[in-house]
Amino acid sequence: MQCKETDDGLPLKENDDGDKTNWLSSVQLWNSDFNIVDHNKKPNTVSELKLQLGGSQVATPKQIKEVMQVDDLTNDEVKSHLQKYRLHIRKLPPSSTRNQCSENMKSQSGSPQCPLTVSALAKGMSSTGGDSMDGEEDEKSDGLSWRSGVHKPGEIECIVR
DNA sequence: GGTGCAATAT
DNA sequence: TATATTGCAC
Repeated sequence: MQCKETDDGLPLKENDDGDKTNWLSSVQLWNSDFNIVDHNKKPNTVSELKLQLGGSQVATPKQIKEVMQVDDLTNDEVKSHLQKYRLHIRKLPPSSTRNQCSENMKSQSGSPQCPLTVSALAKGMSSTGGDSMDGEEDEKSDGLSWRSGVHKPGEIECIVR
């Protein structure tokens, strides 16, 4: 397993209130989550955040706003951004987004992101070939289970090799 | 009223 | 294209 253990490498962003542009900076960058971890952040503040909200997939705009302690934002705003966030997370599941996929997959076309192939491979591509996206694992991946504390049994993590 | 999705506008 | 805003349905 030369794969990285976790996925997101939250760079930690200081979320200060101000204009939406500011808070957006945190979310827009897909830091994985709103790292509004202020005060003495513990080793797993982000995880807590995720547990707190139950995952971006089930987090409610209002709660997010509350947690973010931003009163400049409205539910609609958070809602919209949350939508975007979900979309991205749903399509490009966080995982071993390591290198290797660049030079390797170069043969195809310009398909970066190997997680896609990986997912399809791992899943065996359902039957109808398509990339119908089962959404099952994807959702679970960053939805309920998430890797907050315990590791999931068998996931499409390091099958990239 | 709140939330999710989709369409639309910038 | 991506992001923001708005509308509509649940």
